[in-house]
Amino acid sequence: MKLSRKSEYACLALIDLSEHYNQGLAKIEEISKRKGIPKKYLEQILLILKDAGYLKSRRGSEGGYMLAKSPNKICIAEIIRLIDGALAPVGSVSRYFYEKTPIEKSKKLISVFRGIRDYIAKKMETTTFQDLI
Amino acid sequence: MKLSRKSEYACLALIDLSEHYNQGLAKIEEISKRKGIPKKYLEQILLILKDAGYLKSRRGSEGGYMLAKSPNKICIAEIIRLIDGALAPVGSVSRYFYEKTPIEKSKKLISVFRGIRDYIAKKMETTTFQDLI
DNA sequence: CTAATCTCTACTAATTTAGTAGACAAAGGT
DNA sequence: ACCTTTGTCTACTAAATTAGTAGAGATTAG
Repeated sequence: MKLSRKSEYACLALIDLSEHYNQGLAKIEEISKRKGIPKKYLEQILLILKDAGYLKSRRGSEGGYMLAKSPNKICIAEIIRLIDGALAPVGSVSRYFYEKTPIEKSKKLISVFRGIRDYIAKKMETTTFQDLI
Repeated sequence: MKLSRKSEYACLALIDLSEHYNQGLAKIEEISKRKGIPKKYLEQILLILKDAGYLKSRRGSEGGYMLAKSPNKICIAEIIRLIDGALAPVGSVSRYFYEKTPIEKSKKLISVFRGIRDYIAKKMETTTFQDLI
C-alpha cells in the first residue's frame, strides 16, 4: 500500500479532531491551518469521513466538525481502506480488495507478500487515533 | 509500497530465469509464454534488468537472456526498488527515496509507518530468487 | 544473405492524483 | 426578515502514472 496525500491529510485531520475530542466543534478553517491542509481539499475529505460515520458536523456560524466516536474506537486501517483502498501491496493478497494479478503464478511470491500484508494489517488495525495524540 | 504490474512481471521473469539458471539462454518469447507476460512489454522490462546488471543477453538467432549472477545473490527488494521505487508506504519514512510529506506533522504516525517500512524492507531484502524457485 | 532475436525510441489510451471553483443550504445573531 | 458564517455538493482540470503497442534498427548464426 502506498499512502496518497489524501489519506495522509485524512489521518492528520482525525488526529487534530482527536486532540480536541470533547471540546466541541472545530471549523474546517482551523483544522486546515493547524495541520497545513488546503482548505477546499480538506472539505472533501471531511465529508467522506462524515459520510462513513466517523464525524458529526453542524452548519452555519459556530458550525464545524467533531468526532462521532471516541478516538480509541477508530483505527488507522479503516481510514486508509476508506480513502485509498487495499492495505495489501498487491491485489492478490488483499482481503477486502482482492483481485487476480500476475504474481499468482508463483505460490512462493504470494506467500512472501501475504506475510507483508498481514503485518501491515495487524499494525494498522491495532493502532487507534488515541495512540496518535 | 504498491506493486505495479511491471514489477510483478519483472519478478516472474527473474523467477523463470532462476528456474533455468545454468541452462543457457532463454528467449523473450519463451519467458513470455511460460509466465503469461505480454511480449513487447517484457522486452522493455528485461532491458531494464539487463542495464541494472541482473541479466546478460545475446542477440541474433539462438540469442536470449540469462541471469548475470546467482539467484541467491538477487533479492526482491532490489528489483522492486529498481522498477517501482520506494518500498516504504510513504516518502517520509523511505530510506532510498525520501521526500517530505504531510504526515511529518505527526511523530507518532511517522513511527507507525517506519515500523511498517522496516518490516517490508527486511522481508524483501532477505528473500532471494533462490527462495522463490 | 537471411531469418531470428535483442535493442531502442516513440507513441497512446485510460486512470489516478491533487487539487480549484462556485453555487447552494442551513444556522446564528441582530 | 436579513446577513454572515459555515458546511455541502457537483463539476472541472492539469499533471503524472500505468500498461501497454508499434516499428525501425542492430547483431548473430547458419
